[in-house]
Amino acid sequence: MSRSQKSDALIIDTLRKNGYKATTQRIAICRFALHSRDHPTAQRIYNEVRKMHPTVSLATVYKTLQILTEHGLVQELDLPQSQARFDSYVGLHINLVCMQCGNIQDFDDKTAQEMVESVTAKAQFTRTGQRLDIYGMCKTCQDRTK
Amino acid sequence: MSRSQKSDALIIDTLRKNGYKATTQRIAICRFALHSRDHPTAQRIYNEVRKMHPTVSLATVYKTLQILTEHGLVQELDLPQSQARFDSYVGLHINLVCMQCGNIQDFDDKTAQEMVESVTAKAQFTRTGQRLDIYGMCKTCQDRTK
DNA sequence: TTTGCTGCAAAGGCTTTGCACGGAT
DNA sequence: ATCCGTGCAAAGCCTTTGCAGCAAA
Repeated sequence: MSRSQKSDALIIDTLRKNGYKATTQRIAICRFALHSRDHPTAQRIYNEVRKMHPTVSLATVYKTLQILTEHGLVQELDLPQSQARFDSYVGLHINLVCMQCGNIQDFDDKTAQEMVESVTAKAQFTRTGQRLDIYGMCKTCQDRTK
Repeated sequence: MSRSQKSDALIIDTLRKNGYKATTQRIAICRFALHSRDHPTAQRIYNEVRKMHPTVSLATVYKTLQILTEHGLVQELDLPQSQARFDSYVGLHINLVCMQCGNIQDFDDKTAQEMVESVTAKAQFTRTGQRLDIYGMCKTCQDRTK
Protein backbone atom coordinates (compact mmCIF):
# COMPACT_ATOMS: atom_id res chain seq x y z
CA MET A 1 0.00 0.00 0.00
CA SER A 2 1.46 3.36 -1.01
CA ARG A 3 0.66 6.82 0.18
CA SER A 4 -2.88 7.68 -0.80
CA GLN A 5 -5.29 10.43 0.00
CA LYS A 6 -8.30 8.82 1.59
CA SER A 7 -11.54 10.56 0.86
CA ASP A 8 -14.11 10.98 3.61
CA ALA A 9 -16.32 8.51 1.79
CA LEU A 10 -13.63 5.88 1.90
CA ILE A 11 -12.96 6.59 5.56
CA ILE A 12 -16.65 6.19 6.39
CA ASP A 13 -16.80 3.03 4.36
CA THR A 14 -13.76 1.53 6.05
CA LEU A 15 -15.08 2.35 9.50
CA ARG A 16 -18.45 0.77 8.80
CA LYS A 17 -16.93 -2.29 7.16
CA ASN A 18 -14.99 -2.91 10.34
CA GLY A 19 -18.05 -2.53 12.51
CA TYR A 20 -17.43 0.98 13.79
CA LYS A 21 -19.88 3.82 13.68
CA ALA A 22 -18.80 6.66 11.45
CA THR A 23 -19.08 9.51 13.91
CA THR A 24 -18.06 13.02 12.96
CA GLN A 25 -15.25 12.92 15.51
CA ARG A 26 -13.81 9.72 14.12
CA ILE A 27 -14.00 10.96 10.58
CA ALA A 28 -12.20 14.16 11.49
CA ILE A 29 -9.47 12.32 13.39
CA CYS A 30 -9.01 9.77 10.63
CA ARG A 31 -8.89 12.46 7.99
CA PHE A 32 -6.09 14.26 9.77
CA ALA A 33 -4.16 11.18 10.86
CA LEU A 34 -4.31 9.47 7.49
CA HIS A 35 -3.41 12.53 5.46
CA SER A 36 -0.62 13.95 7.60
CA ARG A 37 2.90 13.29 6.51
CA ASP A 38 4.75 14.68 9.46
CA HIS A 39 4.27 11.96 12.06
CA PRO A 40 2.12 13.90 14.52
CA THR A 41 1.67 13.03 18.19
CA ALA A 42 -1.78 12.26 19.60
CA GLN A 43 -1.69 15.66 21.25
CA ARG A 44 -1.05 17.45 17.99
CA ILE A 45 -3.80 15.54 16.22
CA TYR A 46 -6.06 16.57 19.10
CA ASN A 47 -5.05 20.22 18.70
CA GLU A 48 -5.64 20.17 14.97
CA VAL A 49 -8.96 18.34 15.10
CA ARG A 50 -10.19 20.70 17.81
CA LYS A 51 -9.92 23.60 15.39
CA MET A 52 -12.84 22.09 13.49
CA HIS A 53 -14.49 20.20 16.35
CA PRO A 54 -13.83 22.14 19.55
CA THR A 55 -15.54 19.60 21.80
CA VAL A 56 -13.51 16.57 20.78
CA SER A 57 -11.60 14.93 23.60
CA LEU A 58 -8.09 13.57 23.79
CA ALA A 59 -9.53 10.23 24.91
CA THR A 60 -11.43 9.93 21.64
CA VAL A 61 -8.28 10.73 19.71
CA TYR A 62 -6.42 7.95 21.48
CA LYS A 63 -9.27 5.51 20.99
CA THR A 64 -9.50 6.28 17.29
CA LEU A 65 -5.75 6.05 16.82
CA GLN A 66 -5.88 2.65 18.49
CA ILE A 67 -8.44 1.50 15.95
CA LEU A 68 -6.33 2.79 13.08
CA THR A 69 -3.23 1.13 14.45
CA GLU A 70 -4.96 -2.19 15.01
CA HIS A 71 -6.20 -2.22 11.44
CA GLY A 72 -2.79 -1.32 10.05
CA LEU A 73 -3.82 2.06 8.71
CA VAL A 74 -1.21 3.93 10.71
CA GLN A 75 1.93 2.84 12.47
CA GLU A 76 2.82 3.88 15.97
CA LEU A 77 6.41 5.02 16.46
CA ASP A 78 7.64 5.07 20.04
CA LEU A 79 10.84 6.92 20.74
CA PRO A 80 12.58 7.32 24.09
CA GLN A 81 11.58 10.38 26.11
CA SER A 82 8.82 11.47 23.78
CA GLN A 83 5.20 10.88 23.08
CA ALA A 84 4.23 8.27 20.52
CA ARG A 85 4.11 9.52 16.96
CA PHE A 86 1.86 8.18 14.24
CA ASP A 87 2.95 7.41 10.71
CA SER A 88 0.31 7.24 8.02
CA TYR A 89 2.77 5.59 5.68
CA VAL A 90 2.57 1.96 6.66
CA GLY A 91 4.51 0.53 3.74
CA LEU A 92 8.06 -0.76 4.15
CA HIS A 93 10.22 2.34 4.36
CA ILE A 94 12.93 3.98 6.40
CA ASN A 95 12.37 6.70 9.01
CA LEU A 96 15.15 9.24 9.05
CA VAL A 97 14.79 10.63 12.56
CA CYS A 98 16.55 13.94 13.21
CA MET A 99 17.56 14.16 16.87
CA GLN A 100 18.09 17.90 16.49
CA CYS A 101 14.74 19.14 15.17
CA GLY A 102 12.66 16.04 15.83
CA ASN A 103 11.62 15.74 12.24
CA ILE A 104 10.98 12.33 10.75
CA GLN A 105 11.47 11.88 7.04
CA ASP A 106 10.15 8.84 5.22
CA PHE A 107 12.54 7.29 2.75
CA ASP A 108 11.82 4.57 0.22
CA ASP A 109 14.55 2.13 -0.63
CA LYS A 110 14.41 -1.02 -2.69
CA THR A 111 17.45 -2.55 -0.98
CA ALA A 112 15.72 -2.17 2.37
CA GLN A 113 12.73 -4.14 1.14
CA GLU A 114 14.92 -6.91 -0.21
CA MET A 115 16.96 -6.95 2.98
CA VAL A 116 13.89 -7.32 5.18
CA GLU A 117 12.54 -10.15 3.06
CA SER A 118 15.84 -11.96 2.97
CA VAL A 119 16.42 -11.64 6.70
CA THR A 120 12.89 -12.81 7.45
CA ALA A 121 13.44 -15.88 5.32
CA LYS A 122 16.87 -16.61 6.76
CA ALA A 123 15.58 -16.40 10.33
CA GLN A 124 12.49 -18.48 9.49
CA PHE A 125 10.40 -15.66 10.85
CA THR A 126 6.80 -14.86 9.92
CA ARG A 127 6.74 -11.14 9.28
CA THR A 128 3.72 -8.96 9.97
CA GLY A 129 5.46 -5.60 9.98
CA GLN A 130 8.70 -3.77 10.42
CA ARG A 131 10.25 -0.54 11.43
CA LEU A 132 13.50 0.81 10.07
CA ASP A 133 14.84 3.92 11.81
CA ILE A 134 18.05 5.80 11.21
CA TYR A 135 18.90 8.37 13.89
CA GLY A 136 21.11 11.39 13.42
CA MET A 137 20.92 14.85 11.94
CA CYS A 138 19.03 15.87 8.83
CA LYS A 139 20.53 17.96 6.03
CA THR A 140 18.73 21.10 7.13
CA CYS A 141 20.05 20.91 10.69
CA GLN A 142 23.57 20.15 9.46
CA ASP A 143 23.50 23.29 7.35
CA ARG A 144 22.06 25.38 10.16
CA THR A 145 24.73 24.16 12.59
CA LYS A 146 27.57 25.25 10.35
CA MET B 1 31.66 -2.63 18.64
CA SER B 2 30.63 -6.25 18.80
CA ARG B 3 29.18 -8.25 21.66
CA SER B 4 31.73 -8.39 24.43
CA GLN B 5 31.72 -9.50 27.99
CA LYS B 6 32.70 -6.52 30.07
CA SER B 7 34.62 -7.38 33.19
CA ASP B 8 33.88 -5.56 36.42
CA ALA B 9 37.27 -3.91 36.14
CA LEU B 10 36.37 -2.48 32.75
CA ILE B 11 32.99 -1.34 34.02
CA ILE B 12 34.61 0.45 36.97
CA ASP B 13 37.16 2.01 34.67
CA THR B 14 34.55 3.20 32.21
CA LEU B 15 32.40 4.71 34.95
CA ARG B 16 35.34 6.61 36.46
CA LYS B 17 36.60 7.78 33.09
CA ASN B 18 33.23 9.37 32.49
CA GLY B 19 33.21 11.07 35.85
CA TYR B 20 30.89 8.70 37.68
CA LYS B 21 31.58 7.05 40.98
CA ALA B 22 31.85 3.29 40.79
CA THR B 23 29.34 2.35 43.43
CA THR B 24 28.45 -1.24 44.11
CA GLN B 25 24.91 -0.64 42.88
CA ARG B 26 26.06 0.82 39.57
CA ILE B 27 28.52 -1.98 39.02
CA ALA B 28 25.85 -4.60 39.66
CA ILE B 29 23.36 -2.90 37.36
CA CYS B 30 25.93 -2.42 34.61
CA ARG B 31 27.09 -6.00 34.92
CA PHE B 32 23.61 -7.33 34.40
CA ALA B 33 22.54 -4.84 31.74
CA LEU B 34 25.68 -5.17 29.67
CA HIS B 35 25.84 -8.95 29.80
CA SER B 36 22.19 -9.76 29.23
CA ARG B 37 21.17 -10.83 25.79
CA ASP B 38 17.45 -10.96 26.22
CA HIS B 39 16.54 -7.28 26.18
CA PRO B 40 15.33 -6.93 29.76
CA THR B 41 13.04 -4.21 31.04
CA ALA B 42 14.18 -1.85 33.81
CA GLN B 43 11.88 -3.75 36.15
CA ARG B 44 13.51 -7.07 35.35
CA ILE B 45 17.00 -5.65 35.79
CA TYR B 46 15.78 -4.33 39.14
CA ASN B 47 14.46 -7.77 40.13
CA GLU B 48 17.67 -9.50 39.13
CA VAL B 49 20.00 -7.00 40.75
CA ARG B 50 17.96 -7.12 43.96
CA LYS B 51 18.83 -10.79 44.33
CA MET B 52 22.40 -9.73 45.05
CA HIS B 53 21.71 -6.24 46.41
CA PRO B 54 18.34 -6.33 48.15
CA THR B 55 18.35 -2.64 48.98
CA VAL B 56 18.83 -1.31 45.47
CA SER B 57 16.02 0.92 44.22
CA LEU B 58 14.25 1.09 40.91
CA ALA B 59 15.19 4.77 40.70
CA THR B 60 18.86 3.87 40.75
CA VAL B 61 18.31 1.31 38.03
CA TYR B 62 16.67 3.92 35.84
CA LYS B 63 19.39 6.47 36.54
CA THR B 64 22.13 3.99 35.72
CA LEU B 65 20.41 2.86 32.54
CA GLN B 66 20.16 6.49 31.51
CA ILE B 67 23.92 6.83 31.91
CA LEU B 68 24.52 3.69 29.88
CA THR B 69 22.15 4.84 27.17
CA GLU B 70 23.68 8.30 26.96
CA HIS B 71 27.12 6.82 26.54
CA GLY B 72 25.97 4.40 23.89
CA LEU B 73 26.60 1.26 25.92
CA VAL B 74 23.03 0.05 25.67
CA GLN B 75 20.20 0.93 23.36
CA GLU B 76 16.68 1.65 24.54
CA LEU B 77 13.93 -0.05 22.59
CA ASP B 78 10.47 1.42 23.01
CA LEU B 79 7.56 -0.64 21.82
CA PRO B 80 3.87 0.27 21.97
CA GLN B 81 2.04 -0.84 25.11
CA SER B 82 5.09 -2.12 26.89
CA GLN B 83 7.90 -0.95 29.09
CA ALA B 84 11.16 0.09 27.51
CA ARG B 85 13.60 -2.74 26.90
CA PHE B 86 17.35 -2.42 26.87
CA ASP B 87 19.62 -3.94 24.29
CA SER B 88 23.25 -4.45 25.20
CA TYR B 89 24.11 -5.07 21.59
CA VAL B 90 24.50 -1.58 20.20
CA GLY B 91 26.04 -2.53 16.87
CA LEU B 92 24.06 -2.36 13.64
CA HIS B 93 21.76 -5.36 13.69
CA ILE B 94 18.16 -6.40 13.24
CA ASN B 95 15.71 -7.06 16.08
CA LEU B 96 13.34 -9.88 15.30
CA VAL B 97 10.46 -9.06 17.63
CA CYS B 98 8.01 -11.88 18.26
CA MET B 99 4.57 -10.46 18.99
CA GLN B 100 3.49 -13.81 20.39
CA CYS B 101 6.04 -14.51 23.10
CA GLY B 102 7.63 -11.07 23.34
CA ASN B 103 11.06 -12.40 22.63
CA ILE B 104 13.54 -10.26 20.74
CA GLN B 105 16.25 -11.99 18.75
CA ASP B 106 19.26 -10.11 17.46
CA PHE B 107 20.23 -10.85 13.89
CA ASP B 108 23.37 -9.77 12.09
CA ASP B 109 23.17 -9.08 8.39
CA LYS B 110 25.72 -7.55 6.08
CA THR B 111 23.12 -6.34 3.60
CA ALA B 112 21.44 -4.39 6.38
CA GLN B 113 24.67 -2.60 7.19
CA GLU B 114 25.24 -1.69 3.55
CA MET B 115 21.66 -0.59 3.17
CA VAL B 116 21.84 1.74 6.16
CA GLU B 117 25.05 3.30 4.93
CA SER B 118 23.76 3.74 1.43
CA VAL B 119 20.47 5.28 2.54
CA THR B 120 22.27 7.62 4.93
CA ALA B 121 24.49 8.81 2.10
CA LYS B 122 21.62 9.16 -0.36
CA ALA B 123 19.56 11.22 2.08
CA GLN B 124 22.59 13.35 3.05
CA PHE B 125 21.93 12.39 6.63
CA THR B 126 24.48 12.31 9.44
CA ARG B 127 23.92 9.03 11.19
CA THR B 128 24.48 8.51 14.90
CA GLY B 129 22.50 5.32 15.33
CA GLN B 130 19.77 3.13 13.96
CA ARG B 131 17.17 0.61 14.84
CA LEU B 132 15.94 -2.11 12.55
CA ASP B 133 12.96 -4.08 13.79
CA ILE B 134 11.02 -6.84 12.11
CA TYR B 135 7.75 -7.76 13.80
CA GLY B 136 5.96 -11.06 13.53
CA MET B 137 6.22 -14.56 14.92
CA CYS B 138 9.38 -16.46 15.72
CA LYS B 139 10.05 -20.03 14.61
CA THR B 140 9.34 -21.43 18.06
CA CYS B 141 5.91 -19.82 18.28
CA GLN B 142 5.05 -20.87 14.73
CA ASP B 143 5.79 -24.49 15.63
CA ARG B 144 3.86 -24.25 18.88
CA THR B 145 0.82 -22.79 17.12
CA LYS B 146 0.58 -25.63 14.64
C1' DT C 1 -35.05 1.99 19.28
C1' DT C 2 -30.90 -0.06 20.01
C1' DT C 3 -26.30 0.01 20.21
C1' DG C 4 -22.11 1.86 20.48
C1' DC C 5 -19.52 6.35 21.06
C1' DT C 6 -18.34 10.59 23.25
C1' DG C 7 -16.44 13.60 26.81
C1' DC C 8 -15.19 14.14 31.27
C1' DA C 9 -12.61 12.99 35.06
C1' DA C 10 -10.19 9.79 37.38
C1' DA C 11 -7.08 6.07 37.42
C1' DG C 12 -3.03 3.62 35.74
C1' DG C 13 1.67 2.49 34.60
C1' DC C 14 6.17 3.64 33.66
C1' DT C 15 9.69 6.90 34.52
C1' DT C 16 11.74 10.95 36.68
C1' DT C 17 12.72 14.06 40.46
C1' DG C 18 13.68 16.15 45.26
C1' DC C 19 15.87 15.52 49.29
C1' DA C 20 18.43 13.96 53.32
C1' DC C 21 21.49 10.28 54.53
C1' DG C 22 25.44 7.49 53.40
C1' DG C 23 29.32 5.79 50.73
C1' DA C 24 33.13 6.56 47.27
C1' DT C 25 37.13 9.17 46.25
C1' DA D 1 36.49 15.92 54.16
C1' DT D 2 34.06 16.55 50.01
C1' DC D 3 30.90 15.49 46.84
C1' DC D 4 28.28 12.52 44.39
C1' DG D 5 24.92 8.70 44.59
C1' DT D 6 21.43 6.22 46.93
C1' DG D 7 16.79 5.09 48.47
C1' DC D 8 12.46 6.59 49.47
C1' DA D 9 8.42 8.79 48.32
C1' DA D 10 6.14 11.84 45.64
C1' DA D 11 5.36 13.91 41.37
C1' DG D 12 5.02 13.80 36.26
C1' DC D 13 3.63 12.51 31.95
C1' DC D 14 1.36 10.02 28.57
C1' DT D 15 -2.26 6.92 27.91
C1' DT D 16 -6.26 4.17 29.22
C1' DT D 17 -10.61 3.35 31.55
C1' DG D 18 -15.41 3.92 33.75
C1' DC D 19 -19.55 5.90 33.23
C1' DA D 20 -23.71 8.61 32.12
C1' DG D 21 -25.56 11.15 28.37
C1' DC D 22 -25.96 11.26 23.36
C1' DA D 23 -25.58 10.29 18.43
C1' DA D 24 -25.45 6.89 14.62
C1' DA D 25 -27.60 2.99 12.49
